[in-house]
Amino acid sequence: MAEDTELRYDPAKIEPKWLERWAADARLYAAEPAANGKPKYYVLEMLPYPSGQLHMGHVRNYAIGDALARHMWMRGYNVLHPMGWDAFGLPAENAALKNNTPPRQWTLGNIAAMKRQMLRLGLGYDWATEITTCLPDYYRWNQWFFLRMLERGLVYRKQSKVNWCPECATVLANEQVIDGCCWRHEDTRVEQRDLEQWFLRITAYAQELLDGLEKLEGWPEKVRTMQRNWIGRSQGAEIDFRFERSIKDILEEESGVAKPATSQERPAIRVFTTRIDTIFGATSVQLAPEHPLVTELAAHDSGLRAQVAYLIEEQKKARESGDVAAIEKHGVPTGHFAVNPFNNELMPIWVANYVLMDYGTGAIMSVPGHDERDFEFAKKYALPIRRVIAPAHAGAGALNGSSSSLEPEEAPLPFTSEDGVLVNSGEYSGMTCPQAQKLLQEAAARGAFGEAKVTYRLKDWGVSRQRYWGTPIPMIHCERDGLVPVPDDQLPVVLPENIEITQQGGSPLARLPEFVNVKCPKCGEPARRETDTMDTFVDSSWYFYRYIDAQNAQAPFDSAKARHWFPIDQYIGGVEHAILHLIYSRFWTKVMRDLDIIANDEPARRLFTQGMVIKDGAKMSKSKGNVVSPDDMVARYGADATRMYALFAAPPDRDLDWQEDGVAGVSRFLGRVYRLVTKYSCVVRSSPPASRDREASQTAAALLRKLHQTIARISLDFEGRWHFNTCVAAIMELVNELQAADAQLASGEIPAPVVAELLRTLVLLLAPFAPYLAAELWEELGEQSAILRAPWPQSDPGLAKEEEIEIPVQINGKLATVVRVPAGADSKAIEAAALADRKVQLRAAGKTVAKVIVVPGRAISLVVK
RNA sequence: GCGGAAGUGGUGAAAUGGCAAACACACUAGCCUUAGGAGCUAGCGCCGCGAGGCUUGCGGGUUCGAGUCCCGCCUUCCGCACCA
Repeated sequence: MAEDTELRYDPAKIEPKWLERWAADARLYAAEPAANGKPKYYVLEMLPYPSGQLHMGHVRNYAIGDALARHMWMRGYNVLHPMGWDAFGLPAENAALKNNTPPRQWTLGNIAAMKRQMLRLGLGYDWATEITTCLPDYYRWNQWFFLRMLERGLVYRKQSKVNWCPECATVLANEQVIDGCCWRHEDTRVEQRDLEQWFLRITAYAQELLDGLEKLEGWPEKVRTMQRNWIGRSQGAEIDFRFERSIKDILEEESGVAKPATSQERPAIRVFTTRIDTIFGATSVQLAPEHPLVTELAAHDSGLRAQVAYLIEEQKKARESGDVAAIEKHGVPTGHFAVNPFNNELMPIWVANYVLMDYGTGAIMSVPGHDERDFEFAKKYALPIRRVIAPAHAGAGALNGSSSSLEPEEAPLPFTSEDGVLVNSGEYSGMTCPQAQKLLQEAAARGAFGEAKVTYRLKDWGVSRQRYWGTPIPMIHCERDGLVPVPDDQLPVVLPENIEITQQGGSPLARLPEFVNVKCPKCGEPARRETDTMDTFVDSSWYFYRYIDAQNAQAPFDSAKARHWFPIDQYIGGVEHAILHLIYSRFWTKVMRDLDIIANDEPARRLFTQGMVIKDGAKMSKSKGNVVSPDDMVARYGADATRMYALFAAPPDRDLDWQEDGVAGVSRFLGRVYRLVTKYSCVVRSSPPASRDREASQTAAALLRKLHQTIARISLDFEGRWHFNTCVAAIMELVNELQAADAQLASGEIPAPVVAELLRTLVLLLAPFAPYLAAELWEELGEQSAILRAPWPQSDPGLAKEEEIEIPVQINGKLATVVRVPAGADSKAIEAAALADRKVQLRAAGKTVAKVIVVPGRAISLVVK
């Protein structure tokens, strides 16, 4: 009876024991120097924000990465598997406000707590390379990179309309605005404000960021598409429309009443279009309400001024509501005219609320016949609608002069397809759209009134934040010398510790005289420090380079080490970073390459985005009350069961519905493994490593077959398919077979060397998924060394091969029966077996077999008539 | 509107174009007992007493053979969106 209690699987005993042993072995999870000759493997999971608590999403992310890392260690790779903390950010300031705890203290406390959780989960990180982005030895390199970018013209400052979250009391990057709301405050509308801001010129790399996506074959198509959309390249042309003042102005001037303001020469209006082939159909020019020409015209026209102010207000409201597409199109005529350079036609200039100043040139030519929006606008204001494109296919007859039932001219407007032929377009009539686009662009360039032009939706990255808990921007404002960079030897600009955090009145740093007041590095006169801090996405744009050389005090890292370890072999994280972090870090990598400190163009060769962890069909959240705490799970079922369930419940790329009964199930399974192995461990320990005698028993051969099939299945999945759910299922099948053979194991019918192979391999297969139990059972089997260094098992195809297989027999496409044949049976043998089958004979009775298709080892199909 | 992914039992899911539902959860019945969040046995897509028939969102197609490939829809989720 005492024996039974010994056999009980108790993770609460096993896991703390190994946790302690692993903690004492600093080299267990450490990467080796590059010179060791082993192939390198850099596996990286996205570093967490130290909120204080791991959530299930983290557990899933890290369970995937850790399984992979452990597998690669066992495969003999030199594995780099680091972890760190994305430790700057607003929550630390909010906590400071709420609890009166300094942000640094709050953050470091959270880090300690979460690190404990990670250790308890048995995650195999090399903590010697740990990085914490809020510490000066890390963020000084943010400042260093900022200055290098400044030198290369990649940093600039400008007044601009910015997204402002009233809740955060700071600016947000475009990427941080989601449906018009703050990415951290889902219910807080983002406002538009005008502020002087620091920008990083990510647009300088727009084309390369786009082109690079083609080569990132190891990245999910979804992420590549999202980035492509975000960069938003459109190819088109910019065309100048000459300005003609209004008839009223002309009359006034001629009558000498007054010299109208618009009589002076004005620059042409430059429009951007992707459809220059429709230019003969333009019937008006539309300007954004904030277009400089509008501002100027409105200055002399109080009526216009009021209306434009209203349009601006409408646009602002629409932006803030997040549903820009839904607002009603609305506009006002200026009374002035623009001249179409291709046919010298006069068309009215309007100001419209659907034209955006920050895209293209802020001015468009309106072609109602061939654009949905222009059509809607023209209908509303009774502007002319003209057809200049006819569908290419419907109206072949019309073009060659004969009549046809489907007149191209009848295709309903607006006709927006480019699959058409130009009509009513002067000498360009009859051309296809692409032909006309090319020729019209060339003509514009020759006439010096336009050119081909590529426009991107991607905007430069605004990195200024008016908050305290971030990297200080290393710049100084001097009355005499203007903007002066902090010299390298004065880095880091350290974030002061004693500070009062408030949510009002701009940056808390600005209220700290000892921080703000400095001497200008150039002239030595009193000057002011920049008080904006950097967006936290700066921290995470390059953190994975720092892991390889985390203690380096002379440089962000050693370039030689970077050449060895980069690119990252496998990056794993949530898809929510598809356009924020993942585009910024690609940009940063390209900048670093151009600074000549790395050799790779892209940070990561392969990217894996795991699905979300949900509960009862909804994302876990405090407000829904469906949050499952990892600590609870570990306390009840152990780290192994918690991790293994996270891998077993769904393939890693899909959303995972957390069901506690499932965790209990995995825990019971681990219990079965524990009892099985401990029951026969004495057989294994006393067994000499003799060659196995596979003829000894049928059951032994069957078990070895299953074992080697399982090895093959799991090894293959680690190659890239990563369906760890089926890997775990395969191990369960193996264990089920072993349990079913308990009588044969107990009786000694299975030779000891076979038992040894079965159990040792079972434990090895379990090691990436349930590291605690694997370590415990490895020791139980008499092994001294770390299982992490044991070689991953090899599948023996000879042993894995089935002796007899079942072949489905189809008759006229329907499954009729299944026949058993020897594994190597050829087509003839399979056909004979099928035709000899009673059910087949019954069905084919009185008919002739017209055709036989045999796929050896797979299936046989008979066609009978 | 553009782009991406998905749709299979009560549930999570499995299935290189070749026996749909492996593995597990839940459930049902039974056994065991040291009464445990334990263990063991059996059952568990639908219709049918059965033989058997039907079944992977819907409709077509390719094929000896389709959950899987192609075409057209529908639904759900995700991303982008007056981007000219």
